Amino acid sequence: MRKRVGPRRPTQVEIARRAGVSQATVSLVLNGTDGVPVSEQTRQRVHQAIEDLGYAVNPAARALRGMTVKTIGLYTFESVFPVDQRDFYYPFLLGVEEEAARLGYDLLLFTSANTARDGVYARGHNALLKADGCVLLGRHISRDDLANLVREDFPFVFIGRRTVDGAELSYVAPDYVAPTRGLVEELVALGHRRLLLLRQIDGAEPGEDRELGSRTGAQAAGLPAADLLVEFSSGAEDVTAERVSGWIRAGVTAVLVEPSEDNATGVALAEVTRAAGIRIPDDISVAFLGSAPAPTATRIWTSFELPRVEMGRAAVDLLVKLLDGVQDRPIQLLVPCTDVRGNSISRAPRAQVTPR
Amino acid sequence: MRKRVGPRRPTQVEIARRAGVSQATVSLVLNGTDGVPVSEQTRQRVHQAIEDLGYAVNPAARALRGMTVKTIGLYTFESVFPVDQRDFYYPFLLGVEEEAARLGYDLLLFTSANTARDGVYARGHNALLKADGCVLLGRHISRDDLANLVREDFPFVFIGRRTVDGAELSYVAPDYVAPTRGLVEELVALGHRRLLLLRQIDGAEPGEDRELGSRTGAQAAGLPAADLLVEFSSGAEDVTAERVSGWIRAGVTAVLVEPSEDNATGVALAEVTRAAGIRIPDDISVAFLGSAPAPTATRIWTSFELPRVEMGRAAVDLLVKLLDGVQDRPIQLLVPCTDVRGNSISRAPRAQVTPR
DNA sequence: GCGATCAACTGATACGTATTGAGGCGGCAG
DNA sequence: CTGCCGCCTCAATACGTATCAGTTGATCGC
Repeated sequence: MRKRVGPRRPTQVEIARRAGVSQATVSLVLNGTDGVPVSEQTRQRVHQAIEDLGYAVNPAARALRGMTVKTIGLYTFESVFPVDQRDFYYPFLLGVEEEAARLGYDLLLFTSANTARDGVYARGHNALLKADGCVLLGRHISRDDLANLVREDFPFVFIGRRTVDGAELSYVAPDYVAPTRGLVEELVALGHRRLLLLRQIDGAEPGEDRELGSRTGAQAAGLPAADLLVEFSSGAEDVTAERVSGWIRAGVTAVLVEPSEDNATGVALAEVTRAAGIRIPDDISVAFLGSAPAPTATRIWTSFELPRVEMGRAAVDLLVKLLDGVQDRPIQLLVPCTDVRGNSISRAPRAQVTPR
Repeated sequence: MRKRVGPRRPTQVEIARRAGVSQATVSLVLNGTDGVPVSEQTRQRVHQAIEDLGYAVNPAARALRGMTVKTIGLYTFESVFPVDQRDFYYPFLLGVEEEAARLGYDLLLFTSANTARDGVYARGHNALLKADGCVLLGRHISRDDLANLVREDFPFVFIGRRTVDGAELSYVAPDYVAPTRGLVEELVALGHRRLLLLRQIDGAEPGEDRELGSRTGAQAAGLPAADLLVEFSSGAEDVTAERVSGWIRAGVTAVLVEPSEDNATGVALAEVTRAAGIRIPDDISVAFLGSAPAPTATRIWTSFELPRVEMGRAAVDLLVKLLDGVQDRPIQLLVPCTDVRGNSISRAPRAQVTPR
């Protein structure tokens, strides 16, 4: 927070002096005059003075007057750059960046506060205020932070679905419910009679959506609610061969996995089954309710992809609409996912005794 | 540039009112008091009021007072995100981002103006002013823009080497001279007697450095200046089979290629020689004076890599030193490259008639 | 000929903060 | 009682801009 030194930059006052007009007139020439007329001659003189002195508008002063500064903040609740998550987040960034550029906005990355320990309100102040509005991204967002932002009436758009009690917020989220439902119906049609949904432990809305989709699908397909098991995973370490074997012994023939950013659960599952000689999909079908681990020569995971670049673009579009007042209330956008037809699910193995 | 609406955020004045003190005291409590004493009790009350009202400092007002806002700008003269250049620029970004985060700075990407048509001074104002200082990146930078920035005394660090007449600027650049020189000496030692340097057409400093290194190396190795040919390439389209054959007929046995960001020249060269049945390195040795195209199963290009992540970090470090006044004059940093020992150069083919 | 309209401009003000010289107050030496 | 000092707090000001309510002349209608 040191003070800048060095030769000061010319201000509108100096332009005015040189052009023989008032500072107000300079401002009028620079911005739309909004009805106030300025003669062509004056306009010329002002522009000449600007040229001569190399004037550049001071964004801080502008912002202080309450104007927007054409800057969109991008706040990621997890670090964007670690390599393991790079491929997950990069497409979002790409979309955000492209659309921001297209609309003439600069992009402010909040890198100084994006660790878990700090929040939006780190250091006692809302770092986001440096931008006109903000795109928020990340699974481990603090619900308190979101609520505060809503309360402060700070314009933002969340990428992903998130709800906060008593507050309406804008988001762009993938529709997980519909494709999950479809997948469950398909599995039941393939003869599966006992399914397992493996959720992430964080209890966030995307997980709820998957569960909702699963239940709806089960109901539509006539599968008893008791035959849709739900378990939780906190990452790679608690997916063990014993656990998977337990599922199979319990009559589970298909597993629906909710992916995490690094897809540790999915990778672990693939590893564990391979090591234990459990064949996919012969012994057990596996599908990812979202992004799957990278395909290999022999394995394409059945899953669905979210249109991440487009989501980034849509988030920026929405945010700019909020900033411009074109959209005056929070709004939620659901975008469809695309199915990935893989080879990790198949007809259920020969009928087994389903323990009651 | 619309005006923000909605409920206003609390200001220091309101904090002061609630705490029963003056606005000045609030400011003193928030920032270092610089010798001015504030009683512990007052401090408590102010903090309580801040807590109660959810106060957040207004960055614009701060900036207007001439304070820094802990924001580093990143201006790329080419678009960063096209996939073909992604791998080239990404490591720089990585380094810049990491170091900025470490030092508590946010990162402002100037996406709105980074097309060739606009410059730093697009729209009549210096967009960079939104940040405390700036890291500049890209080959096709406008020298005028740089000169203007120096004249304005705007703090910036260029990644890459760039000189401007009569102005000293800070940069972090790879040392191309030394490894180029080494490579030329090595080639001569391998029996090559006529070398070709294929420069990018832009005539930028990195190209000059490569030529300087080549000439120095040739001289040191005792190669006549006339046997170091220099040609220019503007990209992929002017690297043709005829041209390469011409080189060989002219007695050239080794080509030193100055890479571009997308390495179009290099890719074209590989393609053209393959199609024409010209073997590398048997018929002609090829080395890249910088980053080479991606290695394949059979081909590792002899080249040298610049430590791009570290350069990004170093640029931010340097910039912050300039901002903090630790470093008060422009300074230039040269960083060493690392050799990549590939299989694209070898002993010169059997002696040929070298036409005079 | 006189109020009314209009074009062209300006003075004044507010935005929210950091800084500084000055002021209030209690105590203490002379 | 006077003068002084140390401790704490405050009023005032500047930063550069956008905006709005005037203030000029000049033109116009009747």
